[in-house]
Parts: sequence; structure tokens; C-alpha cells
Amino acid sequence: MIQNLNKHERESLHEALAKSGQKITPQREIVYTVLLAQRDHPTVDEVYHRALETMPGLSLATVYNCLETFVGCGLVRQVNHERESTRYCPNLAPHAHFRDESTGRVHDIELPKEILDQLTKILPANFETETIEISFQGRTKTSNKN
Amino acid sequence: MIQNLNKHERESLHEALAKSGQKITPQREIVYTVLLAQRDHPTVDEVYHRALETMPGLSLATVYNCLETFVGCGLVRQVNHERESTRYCPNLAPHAHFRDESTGRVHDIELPKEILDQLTKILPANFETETIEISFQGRTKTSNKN
DNA sequence: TTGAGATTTTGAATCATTCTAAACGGCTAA
DNA sequence: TTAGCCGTTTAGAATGATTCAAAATCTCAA
Ligand SMILES: [Mn+2]
Ligand SMILES: [Mn+2]
Ligand SMILES: [Zn+2]
Ligand SMILES: [Zn+2]
Repeated sequence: MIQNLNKHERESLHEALAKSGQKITPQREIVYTVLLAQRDHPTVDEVYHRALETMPGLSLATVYNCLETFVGCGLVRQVNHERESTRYCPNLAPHAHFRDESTGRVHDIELPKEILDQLTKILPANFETETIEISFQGRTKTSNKN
Repeated sequence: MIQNLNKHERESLHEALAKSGQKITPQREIVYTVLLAQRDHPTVDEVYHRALETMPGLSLATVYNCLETFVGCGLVRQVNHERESTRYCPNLAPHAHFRDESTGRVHDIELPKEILDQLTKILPANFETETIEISFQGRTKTSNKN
């Protein structure tokens, strides 16, 4: 059902892990594969159930561990909305998130560098930003299957 | 220790509650007073302990209830950072939040309308925004007592 | 003054996440 | 080859913010 990682994907997984002294494991490979296969910002539980189809016996704790590892080495971003379960996103380009309240789905919104620059400028001089999160909430109109 | 609400503040509390068919109660008055007295984005627990000094016997559940009520009638905003406890903010002007990772403090950042407009423009045409959240994380430099 | 409905209170329940400790696996030095 | 080391995985318990349930209390219009 789920394709394996291609050479390039496996390479970037290996490289990111190696950079922080960690190894590729079958579990990590599958979890990462699941994230790349369907970029719909799944929760831990969703990742878990998708991964189970390829690797029965995989444990939920391991999915937590893998995702935490990926976040730690910069391969994946966490996406939070209100108090809902944390979601995971393998899109490394700077982007915002739009959460559709009627479907619960989370969409990537491309973020022009120019806007990021402007945002940085509204901060007092002594505020040093490490990360900026922008999230929209609303609804998508019309019969749109996306 | 904590000043009462002034005429204007009590008025806007009453008005906001009335609009959604709810009443002023001593508990709600105190919780709102606590929020206005120290605009440092307190957690529920912090609001609770501050309010206890004025009204011993107040319950934590009531603080949850009051804050939920205020959010519901638009008097107060929730502020979330990662998976930490929800914080509350009575600043109704459009603004972003900067969270200082070294102190844990959350600062209001004034948000030019112009930037909000630009942000809305990066969305696909059929995306209707209800709210936009912008949050910075980083550190404040130098010996700054703010 | 009274009763209906709103609010408060206590304590239990929920549930995503984290923690603990034991089992596992691969790798290397002897 | 074997023994030990260390990172990883696993199952299950613990945590902690938040929500829920039910009973007590309060408010206010009639
Ligand atoms: Mn968020
Ligand atoms: Mn946030
Ligand atoms: Zn994303
Ligand atoms: Zn604020």
C-alpha cells in the first residue's frame, strides 16, 4: 500500500539522523514513510494506525519516539491547533497552516519570504526570534474536494 | 491587593455577558479583575491562585468555567504555545504573541493591520478565515527587566 | 416570596503524552 | 565466536490539564 522511501528520501533521513548521532531503524523508516505518503498532517494515532498496516506489532510508544526524534533533528515539524492532538508535517519549506473547522483538515499555506521579513520587523529590537508560527482557522467555501 | 473593576470595565463585562444571556457573578467579576490586573497571560492555575486571595473557597472548576465563558463571549482570548497549559489574554486588539523560551513569559506584539491584510491575501480564494494566530518563540537579549 | 434556570462546587473521568523498566539488536573488543 | 555496550523498542503505569457529572447554591423575574 505504502511505497518505500526512494534513494533520496532515505538519504535525507539517514543524514538528518546521523547528524545527531542516531541510526536508521525499520520503525523510523516506516514512520517517516507514512509521513511522506500522505501529507495531511496526521496525529500520532493516525501515523500509528497507518504504520501498523506495514509493520504489525509496532508500538504506539515507538511512534511517539520516532516523531520526537524527527522533530529533534529537524526532519519534521509539529503542528498544534488549540488543545487538539499534535499533528506532524514533513514539509520543511516555511509555511503556515490553515485549519478547516468544518472538516478538521489542515492545509499548508505557502509563506512568502517577504511576509516573514515584515513580521520579524514588528518585534522590539531585543527580541530574537527562533521560530514563527502562523495558523489560520476558518472554512473552505463551495464544493471543493481538496 | 487587587483593585476592583472600574465603572467602564464592569460595564463591558456586563455587556459582553448579557449579549449571550449570562449574568455577572462575584466569581466572574473576580476572575475578570485578575485578568485585567496583571496582563501576563496567566494559566488557569495562576488565575485560580490569584483569585483565591480575594475569594477563598473559589473552586478551580469555576475558574475554568468563567474563562470559558469569557472566551465564548469574546471578552478574552486563549493563547496556546506548543502543548503547554492554555493562557488567557484580555487584550482585544489584534496582536501576536512572543514567547520567551528562557523565562517562559509571553509578550503582546502589536500587529499592524497592513500585515494582517497581506496574510489574508496569501490564502486560496475559497478559504474563509475566521481567526489568525501568530506566535513567535525566541529569547530577549541583554539585561532587560521587562 | 417562590420556582425555574443558571451557576458553583466537589470529585471523578478523560485522554494525549510522558515515564519506567525490561527486552531487544547490532556492533566491537577480546 | 563471545561478551558487553549502548541505543532502541516495547508494554504498561503514571501524569496532568481539562472536562464531566451530579448535587448544592444562587439569582431574578413573576
Ligand atoms: Mn496553534
Ligand atoms: Mn501556538
Ligand atoms: Zn504543514
Ligand atoms: Zn495577548
